[in-house]
Amino acid sequence: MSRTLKNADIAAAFEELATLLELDGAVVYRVLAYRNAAKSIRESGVSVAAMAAEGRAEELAGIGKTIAEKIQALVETGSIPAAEKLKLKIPAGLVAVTHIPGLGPKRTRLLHQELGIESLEDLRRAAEDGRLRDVPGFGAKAEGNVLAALAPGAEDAETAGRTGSRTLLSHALGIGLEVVEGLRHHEASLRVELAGSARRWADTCKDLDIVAAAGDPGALVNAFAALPAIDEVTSSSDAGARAVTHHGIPVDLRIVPEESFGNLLQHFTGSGRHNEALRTGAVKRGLHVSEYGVTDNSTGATHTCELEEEVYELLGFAYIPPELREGRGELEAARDGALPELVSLEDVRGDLHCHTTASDGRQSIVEMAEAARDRGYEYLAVTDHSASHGFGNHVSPDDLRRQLELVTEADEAIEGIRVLAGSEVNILPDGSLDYDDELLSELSWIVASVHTSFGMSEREMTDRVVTAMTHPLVDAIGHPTGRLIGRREGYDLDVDRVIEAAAETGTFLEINANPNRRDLSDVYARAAAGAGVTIVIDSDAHGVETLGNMRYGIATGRRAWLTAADVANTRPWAELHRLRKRGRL
DNA sequence: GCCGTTTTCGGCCCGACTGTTTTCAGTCG
Repeated sequence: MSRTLKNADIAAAFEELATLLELDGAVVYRVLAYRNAAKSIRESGVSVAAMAAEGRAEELAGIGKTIAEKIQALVETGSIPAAEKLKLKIPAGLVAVTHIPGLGPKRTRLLHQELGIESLEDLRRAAEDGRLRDVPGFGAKAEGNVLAALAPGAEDAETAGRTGSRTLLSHALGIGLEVVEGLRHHEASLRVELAGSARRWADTCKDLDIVAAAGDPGALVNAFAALPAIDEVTSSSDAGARAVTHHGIPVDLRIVPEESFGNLLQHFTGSGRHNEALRTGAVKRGLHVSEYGVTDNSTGATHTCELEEEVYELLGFAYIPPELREGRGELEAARDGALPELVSLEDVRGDLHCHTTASDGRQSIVEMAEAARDRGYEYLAVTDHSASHGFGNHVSPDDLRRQLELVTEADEAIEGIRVLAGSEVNILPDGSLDYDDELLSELSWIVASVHTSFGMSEREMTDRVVTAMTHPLVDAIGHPTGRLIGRREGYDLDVDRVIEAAAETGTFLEINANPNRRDLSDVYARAAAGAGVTIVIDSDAHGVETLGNMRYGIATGRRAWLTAADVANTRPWAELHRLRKRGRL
């Protein structure tokens, strides 16, 4: 194949195979095994195609001999024979039917058998004709639901539940915390916390999970329904409520007695994979874990936990920070006392990527430097775009020389922070930079990034980035994959090779903290740090307020299991300098 | 189909909710 299959491509193929098997009536645990494998593949920080080529795919959790062979077939031939065979048997349109709310694989299969339904169109006609209610287990309500889901204007069932329905964390977090604050102010509330993927600082959230303990649950549910952010409550009881915000984000509120609040918080922080693994381990030891407590099967006694920490302690684990709870080996590490001391916002001593009015930023050097100092930073690198930025506001070589003087003036004028003259230099298609070396050598910090010619082949793009890394003055690669979360995949890049080259050349790789980017991602950053690459976490701020985006970068670093030692800008500038390639010369 | 602080065979997380049911399977998170 001309193009190496990405982990996402391989994962999608196994997701599809799982659904086909499901519709074929396969044993649920087989289906589950394929779904599990798909998740493992998607979350791998190294190329699974490359692992398969080396016969090492079975090293991934949830991948055994059979699935490893299927990966190999997929990589070599472009398809999985078992999936091709099933596609001849299962109508292609049936997969879309399983996306209708309330219609899972079992019920879809039944409709196929009883009414010969093969597509959404068949389903709509059957519902309109009143034939659906003839099928055992289906009634008037089911017919109504189908028609509502397929009505013009309703969300396309084909796309429902996919990436489009996820909300960027920075957006979700604001709304979630507003709801939490609203509930905390209510007299009935004893404890209220934001849980779910937002608490784990995931890139995006499908919904918001809010957990509470309350003296009068009914009163708190009423208060929840009356919050300004809440548009419509779809169901409610004393155990909680489900609603949708005006932004269209689903919100789940769950309420338990205060003595079980720790169990509830643990349960709804998830992730699903983390909880499954936690409970599977507990079952083997005769314990039963739920959001209400931990029950000892031999005595029937249930231990409730007011604090989340107690849940982990009770099960024999060190406390696991929410960012790590993704089922990526954190339970084993917590059991063995091998959890990393995660990097935190307080560890950050400086920001090495920001923009000013010299390019496309909104504030001056002085304003940015003062704001950085007020955040407690020891240094700030001013890294405006370079000569060929192409979106206007580029900085010509002469402009950069003037900028150098302005930075020096600012550095002298402002007490309490070191201002560094830098640049975010474009990596041209051939891997060269768009300032000459003489001018570059006058800069204190250089981050090199790709901003143009995204359509290059994987080979060309990887060569381009690797070439830039061999430049002795390039300190870091900015937003290395070029992804925009939910909007744009990164360009075709062999990240394994980039990581290898970064380790070899001593080039840092950036976690760009812009919440739309978070690039490197958590899985790639973990792989990079594991390969000995030094990570730099930068805000890429275009104004004083976005300096605060650093927290999203730190969150990505934490999700990547990074310690302060893995991150360059947790060090004083002099120490950081000795770590980079030009400091090693 | 995967996996092993009990296992190489026989298990595989948990509870709420829904709609359809006279006791529960399927779906969902």
